[in-house]
Amino acid sequence: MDSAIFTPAVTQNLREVVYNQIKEAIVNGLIPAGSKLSELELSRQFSVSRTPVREAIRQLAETGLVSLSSRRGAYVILPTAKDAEDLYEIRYALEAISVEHLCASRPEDFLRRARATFEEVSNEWDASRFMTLDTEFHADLWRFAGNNYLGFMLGKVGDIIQICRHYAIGNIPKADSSREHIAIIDAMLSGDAGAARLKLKEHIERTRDGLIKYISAHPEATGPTD
Amino acid sequence: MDSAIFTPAVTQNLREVVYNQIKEAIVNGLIPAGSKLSELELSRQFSVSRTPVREAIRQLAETGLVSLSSRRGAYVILPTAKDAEDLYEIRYALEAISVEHLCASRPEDFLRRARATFEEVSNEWDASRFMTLDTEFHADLWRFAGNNYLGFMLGKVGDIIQICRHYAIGNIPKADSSREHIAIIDAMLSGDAGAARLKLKEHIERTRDGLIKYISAHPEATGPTD
DNA sequence: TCTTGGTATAAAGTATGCAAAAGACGTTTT
DNA sequence: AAAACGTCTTTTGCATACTTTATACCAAGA
Repeated sequence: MDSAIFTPAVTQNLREVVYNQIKEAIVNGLIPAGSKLSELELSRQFSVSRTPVREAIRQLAETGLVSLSSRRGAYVILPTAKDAEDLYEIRYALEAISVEHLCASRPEDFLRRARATFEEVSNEWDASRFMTLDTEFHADLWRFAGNNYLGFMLGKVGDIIQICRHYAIGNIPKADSSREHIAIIDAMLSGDAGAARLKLKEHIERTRDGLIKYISAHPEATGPTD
Repeated sequence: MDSAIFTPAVTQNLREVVYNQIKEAIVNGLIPAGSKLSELELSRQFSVSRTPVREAIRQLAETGLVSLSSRRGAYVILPTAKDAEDLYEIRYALEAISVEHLCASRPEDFLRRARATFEEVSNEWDASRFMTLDTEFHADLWRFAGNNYLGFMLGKVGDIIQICRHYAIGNIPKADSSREHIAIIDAMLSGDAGAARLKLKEHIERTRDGLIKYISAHPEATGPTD
């Protein structure tokens, strides 16, 4: 029998489905920061029992997206400006690892392709498309870096940042962002780790500052901290 | 009424108790890497129903300590040498953040106290006491650094590293470790961020190499990766 | 009017039952 | 004897019933 016809048959269980959907909803702002996640309400919406919903919520709590309050329920976190600052600091440290690896390995095909994409898109002003590309680029960075845990860690940081970030849609000057991405890519292409780190730092700090300015201008109270 | 007499009254639920106990058991090697976590077996041992056990296991999966295999159960991960390498790389990047903060803020009281402790303990050869001090020192680093998410992140990395690490008890030359800690502290006391980073890097790399050498010498198969 | 105590209600925490899937093992067939 | 098949057992996934707790509401007293 040919061994390459079929891929392994996998079936998602309800917990996974519920987890992914709730997470997407939180990260995309459909469920606003600070709001309560009611087990009963959610289980009704998903047409499942409370069990998979509970498990999904516990899982979300472990990622940091949700804070549990004993016997009172689960709430989507409401990050402060300080949180954003701390998260971006960590994100820079982690992405710097990727960048350094890529300066050493220099996967030309990927780098040139990414560069072309950002050249092309710098004229475009579709915010959501730009955000997708931006997210993909940063994800590709760790994929090519070869550290199996970078994605795991950056995912956790990124999810929380994303909660704030979608507020800031439209605040991000996309052309700048493209130029910054290209600068990072060029530094990696020339193998100059120092320059690449610096460009990355500038890029992340600018993104951070834009976001923090936005959060500070919208002073919503801190969420229930258990 | 004075507002500073009492701290908030908290009551642990079964899930938390079970989670903490299982996690301790895994991290300390009482439950060996690669072994299966049976819901029924554990719920009998804890004298609770399967529900809190299930939730605890899901939580452990999210930390990365346990890998879930649909309909087949949960297994303690079995980290490879590559995993350890990747984790230590991340750990260095994160601890470097702490060290840099401490070089700027220089909390003399804490630093001098820690220095004295390691001076004193460098003659001592109680492995478990030394490991406790080491863990505490690294935890204090992020506590004083002021980044609220550093602890969260380092905790996840540290737990997984710890699974391998307790193997290596006795392999760690404690006097060296003390000397390295003191070197890091001295660099922070003098506010020399560059030197502190370097000393930290040396320390983490040496710890890493010792561990990797150990793992490589004990080639156990990789755990079920789902 | 403010405080205190009691009660009701809604929601989370826990236990348990049932269905379905995976793996073990024995039987049959070639 | 080896392979394939069917059955049985074990364990997970999910649903649901039951228990406990938090809190909102209301009434009574100071």
